[in-house]
Amino acid sequence: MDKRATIKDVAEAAGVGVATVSRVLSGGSASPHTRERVLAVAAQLDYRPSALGRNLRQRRTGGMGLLVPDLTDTFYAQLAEGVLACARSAGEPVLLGSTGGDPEQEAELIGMLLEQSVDRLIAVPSGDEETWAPAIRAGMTVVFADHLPAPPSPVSYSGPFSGPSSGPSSGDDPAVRSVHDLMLLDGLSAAPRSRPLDAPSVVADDRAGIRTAVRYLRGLGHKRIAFLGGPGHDRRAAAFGEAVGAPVDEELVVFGTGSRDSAYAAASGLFQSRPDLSAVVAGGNVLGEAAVLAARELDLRVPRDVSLVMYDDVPWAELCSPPLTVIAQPGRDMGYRAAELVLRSGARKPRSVVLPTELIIRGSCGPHR
Amino acid sequence: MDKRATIKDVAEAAGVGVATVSRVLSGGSASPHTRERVLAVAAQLDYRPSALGRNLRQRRTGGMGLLVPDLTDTFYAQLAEGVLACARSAGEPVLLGSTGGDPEQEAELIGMLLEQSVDRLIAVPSGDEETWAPAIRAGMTVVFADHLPAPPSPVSYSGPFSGPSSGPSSGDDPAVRSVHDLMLLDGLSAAPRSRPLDAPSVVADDRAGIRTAVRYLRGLGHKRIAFLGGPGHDRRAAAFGEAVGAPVDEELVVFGTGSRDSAYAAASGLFQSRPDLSAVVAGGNVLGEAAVLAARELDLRVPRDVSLVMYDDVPWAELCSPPLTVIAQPGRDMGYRAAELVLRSGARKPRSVVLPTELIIRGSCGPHR
DNA sequence: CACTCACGTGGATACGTTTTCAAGCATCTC
DNA sequence: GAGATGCTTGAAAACGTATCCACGTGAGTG
Repeated sequence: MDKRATIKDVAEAAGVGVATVSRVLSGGSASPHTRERVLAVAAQLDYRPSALGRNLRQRRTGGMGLLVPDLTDTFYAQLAEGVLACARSAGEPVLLGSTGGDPEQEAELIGMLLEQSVDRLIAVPSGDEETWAPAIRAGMTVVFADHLPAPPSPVSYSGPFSGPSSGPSSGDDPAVRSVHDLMLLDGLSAAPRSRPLDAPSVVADDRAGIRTAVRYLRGLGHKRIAFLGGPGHDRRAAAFGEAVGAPVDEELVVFGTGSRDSAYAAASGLFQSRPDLSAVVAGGNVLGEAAVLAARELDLRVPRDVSLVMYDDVPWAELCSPPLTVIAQPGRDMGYRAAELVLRSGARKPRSVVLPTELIIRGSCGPHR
Repeated sequence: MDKRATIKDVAEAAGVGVATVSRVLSGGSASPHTRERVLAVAAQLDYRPSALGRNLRQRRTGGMGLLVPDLTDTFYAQLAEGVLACARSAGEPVLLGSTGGDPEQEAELIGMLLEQSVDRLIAVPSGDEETWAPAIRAGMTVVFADHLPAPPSPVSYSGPFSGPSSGPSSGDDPAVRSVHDLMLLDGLSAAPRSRPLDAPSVVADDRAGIRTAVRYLRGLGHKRIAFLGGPGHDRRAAAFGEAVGAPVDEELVVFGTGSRDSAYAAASGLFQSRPDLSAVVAGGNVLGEAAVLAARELDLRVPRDVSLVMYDDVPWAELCSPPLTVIAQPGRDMGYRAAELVLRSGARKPRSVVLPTELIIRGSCGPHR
């Protein structure tokens, strides 16, 4: 149980100063002779520089933070895997936090990262811009993934998940919002909002993805198409409204709050209140899951009675019967790209990266009857 | 963009020494008057102690490391959520690493954690005891979750995942091992192995879970039952061998290497080489997924042609048709308990926690025909 | 030859905290 | 009243590193 060697030990053993050792190991200049000698001694002593000393000296912790709403959501798991892959190849640590979709927990986790002096952060945001302003102001390099934080609004929605329970039960908060609000939210808003938080982001081309899906459903003859969304799906909902055209039936755009229970409740409520709908676009895989479950419970057959397109391609989409037609977005790539962005702190970097989506047609959509 | 206040600023502003500030904030003794004053000033300056200084002083990074094979495996995601929940309530950071099931990457990640001076680690191990001995020797408090590292063996198996690709394709490595080896491995081995690595662990009651499943299948009349396992499922395989009884058909115990491709290949190979089997126990959700896919591809109907029980209850198990009968293990609890264990470093702690499993009967098992 | 310049080098410092140590002071005990 | 005892307190010493700066040496230039 011997203590680890420090830079001082190496310096003494090599007969040089600590500064020289530090330089050699940090890639600074040194004479070939000295360099060789130092490296040999370092290897001999199995010296590994302590991140502690370095961090304190540079007043910043290396690596990056990663904040996602819920790892149980396969898409976020894919995204996290991408981030981890990039971080691993860069030899950088990743501090992970799961917000549960709750802005309050998110703020807490940001505070913790600040305390750790982590100044690089990848986030799938749950809170709005107000939640994120402090982090940016504190000098953090933040890259948003999947979507940007919503602009602050007095009637802020986006509550926390109701809990980790998974079985579908009749929730109480279908939380219907009109697509009109959403389009206002997305476009030029009436309220003079603060300058829109300049942080780079890596997102999927929601607009194109949704549009393709809606067109596909239209091509199958569907007229009454519903959108089932969750937290962070504002852009998708807006794109949906845009794709279906002007006379948007507001009842056909429904939101859950992020938990599986809430998603199930929203889906179930949608099917029950609008038996006339013939197709549903689910804004994420948790909502797609809920839609399948709710449809089955209500004896609606897919795709005979109702067609379903789900955002996110996940392994189990193929397991459903019929296999689910999905809008695939490259979750892993998204994470990897976000990590690359947050690491290339110095260079001029793109404001925003938009990744392509792909409609993968399986068996959950049929012609309108 | 003002710099954060340091303990020195607080001390000066409060007219006391830095030691006093440190004591007050760390819960040490101080006169009520001083305490109040310091706290007021600290709040006033929005002072938050820097983890950097503390870490260096105590020569250890707070928080804990978490190493899992693959977040895309829903079970590990659940486990991670449990760890994160506990860590969050303790205000401790979590450094996450994904090993991809590769002992080499695992060793690299351990090295990185060592460099970060993280001395608490929760791991779902991929490497064997040899991989883990250095970490333990280095003074890390390691808690294993889900299963223990395998004892070192010359014919070590457990290769890395083949990659992040997800679609099933015909792999090349069904990697069949005999159950005889496994039982030897689990019981008293012939080779004199080094003392078995005393680290606490949190695992599910694999033996009971598997036994219950096998008995259930037996009760339905099944005679030829196969086990489809993956890395880390040695205990389950051994329990399977034990449950089916002495004359174990070695061809009926098959292993994949962890990737979805390999799992699919193993499942497909199993079904093709042994058309006489009537039931399969999948050792994990990725293998269950593969079994469903492979069965479908080979036109085997579940449960008409083959019955299936899957280890792990995951949300999408209910989405399959028929819904999958599963052996549920409390993934989230497992993570939470492991985190509790690794945090209670001082107290006398249990060597090992065993969590109960539950057979949840849905629709993927039918009577033998 | 004198001067400059470039470069390799090591001493010293600072990063922000916890912890040790001794000093100061009030109270208690004999 | 003198000594002992307890409590509060602040100065100082680490912890391991990166970096500033000054020094010395050798080569190049006038």
